[in-house]
Amino acid sequence: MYFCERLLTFIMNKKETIFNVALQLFSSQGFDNTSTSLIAKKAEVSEGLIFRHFTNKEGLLNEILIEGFTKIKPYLDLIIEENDPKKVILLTLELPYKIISQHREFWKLQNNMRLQNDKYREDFDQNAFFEPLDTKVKNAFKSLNCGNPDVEKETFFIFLNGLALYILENDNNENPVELVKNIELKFID
Amino acid sequence: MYFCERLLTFIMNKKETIFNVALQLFSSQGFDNTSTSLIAKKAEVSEGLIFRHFTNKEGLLNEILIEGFTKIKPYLDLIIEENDPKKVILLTLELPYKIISQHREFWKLQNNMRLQNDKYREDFDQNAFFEPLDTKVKNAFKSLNCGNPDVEKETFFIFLNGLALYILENDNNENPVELVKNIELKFID
DNA sequence: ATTTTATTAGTGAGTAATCACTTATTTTTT
DNA sequence: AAAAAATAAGTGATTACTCACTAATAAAAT
Repeated sequence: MYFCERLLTFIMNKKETIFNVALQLFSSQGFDNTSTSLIAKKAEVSEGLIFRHFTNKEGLLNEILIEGFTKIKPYLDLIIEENDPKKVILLTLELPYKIISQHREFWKLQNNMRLQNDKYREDFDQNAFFEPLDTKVKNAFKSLNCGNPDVEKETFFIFLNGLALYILENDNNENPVELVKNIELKFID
Repeated sequence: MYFCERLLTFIMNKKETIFNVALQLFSSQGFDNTSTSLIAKKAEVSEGLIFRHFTNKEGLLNEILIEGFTKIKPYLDLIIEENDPKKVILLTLELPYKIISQHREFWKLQNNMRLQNDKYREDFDQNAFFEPLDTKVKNAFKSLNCGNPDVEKETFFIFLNGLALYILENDNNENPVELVKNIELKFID
């Protein structure tokens, strides 16, 4: 554990160590319940260094969230570029596992912040972030001659959020292929 | 605002006032981010009274959660008693709106606790609480001659969780009948 | 190339404010 | 008068954050 942090510090710089320790702590025990002193202790740096690099606790959170969204953006772009409507639906269905299996801690953190913190919802508007995918999926359903593409799209995203929650709660990084297949059948015939 | 609390205290006793103020604060700004001094201030009681009635901050949280689950239990029992498998599915689909429209603050609180707090997950095992409904729904799908009732049930609950999240995020208490109808079609033909 | 000058990275000991919680005392109810 | 309910005034511990300072690195000047 502590050996691990020491190793991290050796190959990363201390700022990165703080960043990673904070991400781990924020996502596992919550932002409010994580003190800067604990972050410093686990990262094996002085507490003051946190504030030198990130101004304040919230600044540290913001950097973590911004990097997270930046890393996830390409997953969305890949779908936006797809032209086959059926493939758009299929790729979007695979999105939750793809994102969470590789960015679990970030996703858990942003999920908790979104549900709990009002100020966060202003700073990071998830609707705005997913809007391009939203319209892409809607148009896909339109192309597939779906009865009411708007309702179908909304239903689809409700499903997607449920699926993301399911994957988030199963700590093992297992791909729920069977479930995704079953969902698939309900949206594409 | 403060007039309201004063009115509450007049018709309720002070313990109930503390209870309600804490529920409101815990659900809107999080348990960790809510201090006992703020609860006391908003409830217009002395801070010590909180500890007299609820032992400690966690005791207050527990009473809130236990009452919440107790109030929600009858909603589940109603479905358990139902024998028509189709009706079981339909009633379960209506569950999220029924619960959240009437117990929004509690549901938001328990949702956040479940996602964030490990100790909470031990004390209040949501899986155990919903287990009777879980098997009831599984048997319903079995009765309806569904291909794989287990997968269908799991898919159904993923949907249900997504739906609950959707209703929770739309602060207006509007019944999403159109969406529920659309989901319905995907599970019953 | 070597010295001087800035800049950045990092520390450890503080700060006031706030935290959950306690104790002693007073008010209210029975 | 006794018991219960409520308050006011505390407690030590912890909080996010600042401060004065040093060590290391980079840039500029000689």
